[in-house]
Amino acid sequence: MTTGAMNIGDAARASGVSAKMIRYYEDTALIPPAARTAAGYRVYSDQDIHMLRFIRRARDLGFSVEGIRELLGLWRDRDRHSADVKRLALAHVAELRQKIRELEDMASTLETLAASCHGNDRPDCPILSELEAPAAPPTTPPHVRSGKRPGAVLKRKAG
Amino acid sequence: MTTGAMNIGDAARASGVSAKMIRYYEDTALIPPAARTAAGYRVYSDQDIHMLRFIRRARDLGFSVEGIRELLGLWRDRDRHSADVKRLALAHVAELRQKIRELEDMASTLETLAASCHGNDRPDCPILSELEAPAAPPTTPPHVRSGKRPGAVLKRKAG
DNA sequence: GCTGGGGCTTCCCACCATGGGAAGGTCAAG
DNA sequence: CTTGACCTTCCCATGGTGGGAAGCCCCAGC
Repeated sequence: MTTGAMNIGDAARASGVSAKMIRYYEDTALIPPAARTAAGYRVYSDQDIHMLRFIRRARDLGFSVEGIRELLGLWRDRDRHSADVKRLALAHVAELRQKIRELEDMASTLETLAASCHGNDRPDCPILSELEAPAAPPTTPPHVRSGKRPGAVLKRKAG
Repeated sequence: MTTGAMNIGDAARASGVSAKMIRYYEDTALIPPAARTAAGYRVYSDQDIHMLRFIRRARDLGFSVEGIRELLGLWRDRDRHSADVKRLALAHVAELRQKIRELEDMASTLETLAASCHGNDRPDCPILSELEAPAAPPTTPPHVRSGKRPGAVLKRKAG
């Protein structure tokens, strides 16, 4: 069996979290310092792998490292209230939905513009025209135009 | 009129791009070096503001700086083919839709889990259980589980 | 025993787009 | 001339992640 003490490389393979990131999580105290061999090698138990997998899953669900810090706190707390977990999860869902709305707005705007672009070898293109000077949306005469920017949430790398 | 030569602060206000970012765009050659006064102050013309606004809108549509570099190239090219602009735009739409799909998957998974969490003062919580040991989706017995990570696109800050 | 290759350690660098802030020069109004 | 708002450059931080160098460790094969 692949059971018991492993080096960081094995832990990475077993958990789906890269060795680099495991060290980073340790540095930033997301996870406790790993045990070490006499030579200084990090050693991971099955329990540790369990925790790393937890982290990996939470990342896959788009939680930030700070979010995971809170999740881990609740995970470890046997006296937690599931209400707290639920609140955390739903707050994250709200963030995700917000971001989705923003991206959807961008995509549909751009799609509309692209649909009206001939896409031939002539230079005239409503996409560029719109970027140059946005058409006032028909329902919203240029009145008290809000100057807001999208608002950050999330970017994830492939692994 | 607010027409003619402006300092970087005015240009920032007029374009919606912060002074910091204008300098950054210049450093990275996204825009040509601004003219300077004898004292070294950057000076911006209405043309420059026009370009900065173009950049700002492209950012608002989620284009990366590299994407904008391409857009600007086409914008300046009087012999461009609108097909190239359209291709760029649709490629970006595809990226956006891809990201939306990923976020939507996360959100709906999390929402489902949250719905089955009592959200009371007891500790048991299916959200944590799922993070601990993901339930095999009923339609997909644990066979050749793909080990993919989300895949990066986009993060935007509020301004 | 010695050697080679793969693994581990730490440390620094890069990405992307953005903001913060320090140290110092400039300009216009009072 | 002073004051305060503005400008300049330069460095640092963010969040996660990867790349890579320099140096140590461990095991298998000879």
